[in-house]
Amino acid sequence: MSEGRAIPEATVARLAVYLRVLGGLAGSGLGTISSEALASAAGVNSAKLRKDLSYLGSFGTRGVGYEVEVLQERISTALGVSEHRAVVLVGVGNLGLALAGYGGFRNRGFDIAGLFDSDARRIGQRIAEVLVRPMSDLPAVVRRESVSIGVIATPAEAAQAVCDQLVAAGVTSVLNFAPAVLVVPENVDVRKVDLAVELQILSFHEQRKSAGLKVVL
Amino acid sequence: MSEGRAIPEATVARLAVYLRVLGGLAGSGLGTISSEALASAAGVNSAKLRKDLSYLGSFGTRGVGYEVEVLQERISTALGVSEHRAVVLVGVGNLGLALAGYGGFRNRGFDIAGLFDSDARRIGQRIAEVLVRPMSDLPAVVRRESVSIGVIATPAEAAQAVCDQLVAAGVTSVLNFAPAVLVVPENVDVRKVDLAVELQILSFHEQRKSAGLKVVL
DNA sequence: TAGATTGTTAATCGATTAACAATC
DNA sequence: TAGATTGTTAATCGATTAACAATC
Repeated sequence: MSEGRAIPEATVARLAVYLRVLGGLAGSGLGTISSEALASAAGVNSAKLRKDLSYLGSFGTRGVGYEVEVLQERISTALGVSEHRAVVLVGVGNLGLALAGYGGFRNRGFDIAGLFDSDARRIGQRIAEVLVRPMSDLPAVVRRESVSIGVIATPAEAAQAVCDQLVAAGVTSVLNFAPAVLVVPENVDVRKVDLAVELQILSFHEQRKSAGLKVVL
Repeated sequence: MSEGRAIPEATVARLAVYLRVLGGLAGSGLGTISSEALASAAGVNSAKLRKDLSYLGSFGTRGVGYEVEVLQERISTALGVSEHRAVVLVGVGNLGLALAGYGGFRNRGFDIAGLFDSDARRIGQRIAEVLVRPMSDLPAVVRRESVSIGVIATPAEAAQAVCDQLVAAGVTSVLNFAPAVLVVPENVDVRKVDLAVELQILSFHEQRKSAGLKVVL
């Protein structure tokens, strides 16, 4: 392969957003869209959008814009949405249910190959047509479905043990929603999403904003 | 006030993590901790940790480390965890339930002043002792409890309308978990967390990793 | 040709990191 | 004094933005 130089992570995140916005436009019969229009729909400025797209090559038409279909195709390919990617999800509490039910996952090339929980009452249930299995089934499912991504949606206490089992089973990327810092071998990627931390960041800005207002008054 | 210069957003996010790690250490009877030890527990390098803490002043002891209690105090104050901050949460589906039940929220200075949903069957229920109310109660609750932060955990279709109602009620910061780009007045802050995008970013790295391996083999 | 919009360059900004003097 | 560790500097890296030449 001759292309595919490093795409910045911030760009990858935005590409996913552009793709969704384009999806929303799908029914509109719009054949072409300018960087200005797409950027404002995605909530970024047009320079950033063009810079982001430039990592995928140059396939717009000056004076006109981008063909919506070509744009979708390019972004999908770059993100690997076209390739069917199997994930396992461990922890079928409220958050796990929210994730499993999240329609978006399937549309984006993710396939939930298995749901796992340690609670015997959950095991055997079907959620969005996927069976909830005991953790003992994990290695077999990971092997059979060539799963490389695991999602952890357990309580904090269980997270490290679950992570160890995922890694032992052969998973090489972990998305961690539990409020715990995970230790993994260096060939394994962990991405952490902490709902409380997100709220804290927002709150911090809010605090500065109201402090700022006080000064102005 | 004489201090409080700009703390980078990336630093704010990490400070929240340090605070949690310190909380986990609480029972251990450890009086003091070095930047090296805390950094490795938090999964960052020690230079970054010290740089982060330096925004809060200099209160460590060279050759020794930081007093755990002082450290907690400083970080809490900087993040505003000490001040009691009221939030409203709209959308009591699986994700909303997960957020409402998330013990972490209360511990970090957030108080759920109200849960809101449009589904009549949900209204009147209590979740973690908080009553689920109809959207028509929103303005009164926001006013009465001086709420400045709203959390949206509705389906994408409802998100913009809910956001408009939050803003109209007086909310000035919005944490958006719905997979939709929200339009707000410029005095309002929006922070977006997209669970599918997080997975996509991870998947992208995974893709490069396996591509890289192929090249090596 | 005139108008519009891309693709890219260069300037700027912010965040990370290594290194080390200060100091307990 | 010797050893350890902080706090800060300066170098580096990466991401954002404005501006504009290229070109439809």
